[in-house]
Amino acid sequence: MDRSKALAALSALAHGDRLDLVRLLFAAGAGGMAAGEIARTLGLSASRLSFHLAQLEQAGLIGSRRVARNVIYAVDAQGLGATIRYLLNDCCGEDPEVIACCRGCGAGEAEAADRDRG
Amino acid sequence: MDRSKALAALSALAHGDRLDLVRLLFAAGAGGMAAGEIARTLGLSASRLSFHLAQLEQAGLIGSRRVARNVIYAVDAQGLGATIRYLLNDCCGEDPEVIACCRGCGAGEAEAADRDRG
DNA sequence: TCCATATTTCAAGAGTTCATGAATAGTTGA
DNA sequence: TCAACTATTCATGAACTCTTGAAATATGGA
Repeated sequence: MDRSKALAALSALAHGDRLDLVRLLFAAGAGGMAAGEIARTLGLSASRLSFHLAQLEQAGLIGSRRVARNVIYAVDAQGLGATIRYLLNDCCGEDPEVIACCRGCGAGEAEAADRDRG
Repeated sequence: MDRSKALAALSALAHGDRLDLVRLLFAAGAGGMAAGEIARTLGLSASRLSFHLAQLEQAGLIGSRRVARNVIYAVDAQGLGATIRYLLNDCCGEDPEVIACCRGCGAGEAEAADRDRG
C-alpha cells in the first residue's frame, strides 16, 4: 500500500458514521448488508449513507454488489488489514512497543498460539 | 480507548504532513527531535509545523518537553498502539483476516517467535 | 408500459480544516 | 535589561467536507 492509498483509508475512517459503518459491516460478515438495511440500522438518510459508503468504497475498505433491487455492501478485510500494516510497517518502522499493543488485540489468537507452542 | 479518542487519532493521521511527522519521529526514537530540526527536515514553515504537531499531540500520538530553547517532540508509541488496537478490536471484532494482515507486519517478531517455537 | 422500491447523484449552504504571514511568548547569554 | 533564538498563537481567506432535500437512475412486478 502506498502513502496516498493509506491517506485515503485513514481519511475514510476518520468519521463517526463511517467507523460505525465499518463496525456494522464486520459484524454482518462476508454476506454483507443491503444499503437500506444499513440505513435503518444506523438511522441515516439514504443520501447521507450513500455518501459515506462511497467514501469507504473508494478507499478500498468495503466492496459492493447489486442483488436485484438491493446493493449489498461488505467489508474488504484486506483493505483494512493493509491500512493497519501500513501504519505498522511504514510509519512506525515495526516499533516493538506498537507491535506489542497490536499483539494484545488478537488476544484469542495469541492464546491459541501459546497453546500450540506447548 | 473510546470512540472519540480513536476518531481524533485517525483524523490526526489522515494528513500527509502529519503522517510524515509520525514516520520521522519514530525514526528519531525515544530521544525525539526539536521542532526546528523537524521543520528543516520536512521543509515546513514553523507555524504550519506547530499546527500539525499540536493536532498530533492533542490526539495523544506524540508528546513534547521543553529543553532550553527547544521543544523536543517524540512519538507516543502507546497512543498509536491503542489506535491500532481500537481498529482491530472494536471495529473489526478481531476478524481473523485482518489480524493475519497485521501479523504480517511484525515480520521480524513473527520469525523470532517461529524460531522460539522450534 | 406503468408503478413501486431501492439507491445514487446533484446542488446549495453550513461548517471545518488548512496555509500563510505577522504578532506574541518563552529562554538564553551578553 | 537587551538582543538573539526558538516556538506558538492569531487573523485571514481558500479549500475541503458534510448534510439536506430534490431529482435522477436502476430493478422488478402488475
